[in-house]
Order: sequence, then structure tokens, then C-alpha cells
Amino acid sequence: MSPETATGNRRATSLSREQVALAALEVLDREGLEGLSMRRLAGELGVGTMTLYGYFRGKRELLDAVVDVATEDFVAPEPVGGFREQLVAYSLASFEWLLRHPMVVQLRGEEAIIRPAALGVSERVLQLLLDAGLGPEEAARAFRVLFTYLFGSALFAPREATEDERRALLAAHLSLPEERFPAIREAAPYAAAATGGRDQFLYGLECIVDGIEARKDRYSAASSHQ
Amino acid sequence: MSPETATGNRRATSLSREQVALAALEVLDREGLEGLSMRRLAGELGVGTMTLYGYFRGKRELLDAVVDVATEDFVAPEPVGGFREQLVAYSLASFEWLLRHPMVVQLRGEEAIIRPAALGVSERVLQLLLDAGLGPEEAARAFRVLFTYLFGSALFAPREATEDERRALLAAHLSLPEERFPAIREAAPYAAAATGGRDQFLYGLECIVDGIEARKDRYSAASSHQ
DNA sequence: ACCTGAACACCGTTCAAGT
DNA sequence: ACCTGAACACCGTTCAAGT
Repeated sequence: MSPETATGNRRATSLSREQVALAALEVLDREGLEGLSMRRLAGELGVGTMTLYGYFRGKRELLDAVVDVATEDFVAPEPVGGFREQLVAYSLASFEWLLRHPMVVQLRGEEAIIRPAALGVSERVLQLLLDAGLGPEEAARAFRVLFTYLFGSALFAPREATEDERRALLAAHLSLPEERFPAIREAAPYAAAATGGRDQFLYGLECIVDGIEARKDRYSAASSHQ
Repeated sequence: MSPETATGNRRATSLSREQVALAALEVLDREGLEGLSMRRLAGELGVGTMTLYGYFRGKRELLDAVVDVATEDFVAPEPVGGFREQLVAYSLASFEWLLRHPMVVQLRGEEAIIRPAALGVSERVLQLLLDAGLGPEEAARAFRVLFTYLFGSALFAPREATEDERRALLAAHLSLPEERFPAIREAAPYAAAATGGRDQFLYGLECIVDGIEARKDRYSAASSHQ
């Protein structure tokens, strides 16, 4: 709360880029993208606003560094199991990581940020696809589909609805005229559970992996079972 | 450009909510979310900034109205063909609509906006899933997967890379050390084509529909061929 | 009633001045 | 060198005053 707690270095004669980025990440995780301003962060660190411009060219460069710092706490799963198990495990670990740092998703949406720190995971997943028998073109496309679904889920379907949201959604759906919206009304009791969260993410992920596997089998002449 | 062109009504004694929303949409389509400020929009309409607050409680309410207005130019495809063809046609039409109004995607990311205007499409897709034999719970989940992939694609993979971006991406990938990143290097020539656009969207969509169909067949006792 | 300028509490960043 | 206050050109919105 007070300037000292942020870094324990209130004199600020020797901040590092990493210290600044870590403090920014803390604010972002706590209060979201809107909560972070240069003025605010400087205050938190106990330095003048313009001091930050000695470490970073501007806010964008700072945010890039924050994404790098955030990437470091990605927890890679053990590489055990077959093609399918590993693909699911890596995707789920990525999903959970993005939920811990929602601003990475928002930043990726505003403008493409490709940070080298995440390359390790990309390499692993791409290798899985190639090993499974997909050609490099097919593998590149499949990889990108997984990436798009992952980020889409993290942004548009991060969590299950709260009890209040469930009630509101159900009420909204059931208030629709029966003749025009029979399908929405029929699915209404299940809509809330499908809005997001781990189970919903896994459901879609399994669909996509099914599709990838079907394609894989189509490409390797003989379709092997499992 | 000049105040008159926006609505042809520079005296502004009788603007309507819709006129204001349309003018806002025009600015958004032209210059993106960052380009729209209340002050700017008021200037474009030839009225004082605070006049807008007579039509909308605040910026958020204005943006909700803009999404409604934008929804009106969604072009629904003809409902011809089977389950698969129609699902693909509706998804593709939605993708193309979102690309025409990128701010809908950005707004949907910042906070959940569920606008009634889009309910017609939802009803149609949900009905397709139910007709195909999915139970209501399964249909709700499948629908949400399609929704998430659609919005994810519109935000994270809207278009193919430009020639410059292709070159930059290829160079970046090929500069990686061969021992640590063999898979990325192998897929590098195809990475650019997979970054986004219509073909990539369709590739992933087919994967997902494959997965949904597989589930459908699993639920209806006998798996029918096509 | 309807419209709006001034003011408030914010932004990111430039620039010139402090030590 | 390193740091920073004042200033500039912006925001969204409140409030009181104009007609």
C-alpha cells in the first residue's frame, strides 16, 4: 500500500527494469489494465512519474516487459502420455496461466505481441503435432487453431457464471417468445454452465483435437486406431 | 469531415439516438476504438460535448447502442444444405460481419455485451445443433465453443499476414537456434499463412465441426455415415 | 425543456530545469 | 548522469448556468 512495500527500496536510486515491471504486474493482476497508469505506478514505487521513462521508452515498452515477466510463472506440465493427453495438458496449463494474468490476453488483443519467452511452449506443441504425423503446413494451421481457441477462451469464456449471473441469464432466455426462440429456450437451463471455465474449455478443446486427429488419420494413408 | 456531412443536420435541434449511434459507428469503423471520444463525436455532429449526454447516460450506453446499430448489417446466409454446410455458412457470415466491425469484438472483450439484436443468429445455430441430434446440454456447449472460436478468430486471427509481416515472421523463426526449436523452424514456411484470415478460420471451423459431429454420433446410439 | 461552457479529476508524454 | 516538476494536449463526466 505505502510506497515502501512495493519494492522495499523507497530511495529509488537504483531500480531495475525488472523491478518496475514486477510492480506493474502486481498492479495489473490486482486491478486490471485500467488500473495501471504511469503516474499510479510511479507513486507505488515512491518515485516521480518521469523517472519511469528512464527505464522504458513509454507505456507500451513497459507492458511488453510485463508480459515477459508474467510469462515466467507458466507451469509446464510433465511431458507424459500420448499425443492427445499432452496436447490437452499443455493447452490446459496455458489456459490456467492466462487466467492468472488476464492482461496478457487483453494486450494480445489490442495489438499483436509475440514475446520470445513463450516460444518454448510453442515449440513443444508444434513438435507434438509433427510427431503425430501432420505435415508442417497442417501442423502450422492446427497450432494456430489451438492458439486462437486458447486466447478466445481466456478472453470470452474465462470462468463459469456466478449464481447471480446464472439466474439473470436463465431469466433473460426464458423471457423470449416461445415461437421465435424455441431452441434458445430449450437450451436455456444449460447455457449458464457453458459460458466458460475449465470444463467448457476442455469440451471445446476435445472437439478441436478430435478434428485434428481426423485430419491426421486422413493424411497418413492408413488410419491407425488410437 | 465538416460537421454537416455527418448527418446533414448541423443545427442539431433534433438528433436521434440512432443518428448519434450511426455517427459513432462511422468513426469507429474508420479509426477504431481509440479514435472515438465524446468530445470528438460531438464535434463531428456539430454539437456541444455535453449534448450527447442528453441522448445517452454515458459512453458505455452509447457503445451499447453502436453495437445494436452495427448488428443490423449482418448478412444471414440462405438456410440451404445440411447440418454441416449451414453451420459453416452461419459461422463464416458471422466472421465476415465481425471483420467489418472490429470494435464489436473489442467491446465484447472488455466486458460481456449480450445484445438482443444477435439473438436471431444464435437461435438458428442452436436449432441446427438440436436438429442434428445433440441434446440441449451438448448443444449449449457446442454453441459456446463455436462462439468462442468465432470471437477469438476475429480478434486474434482476423486476416492473413501482409507481405512485410510474412517476411518478418519467417526471418524471426529462422533466426532461432536449430537445436532448441526444430519444430518451429520446420513449420516456419507455413506459419504466415496460418496467422489468420478466411482460410485459416475455415480450417479450424472444420476441425470443431468434426468434433461436434463425432460427439453427435456418439450420443445417438447408431453412428450413421454422413 | 433543451443545450452547453467551465471545471474537476484524470491520462501519456515532452521539455527544461533541478541536483 | 540521473531524476523530476511543470506544462501540453488530451480524456469522461458533474454541475451550474445559459436560452
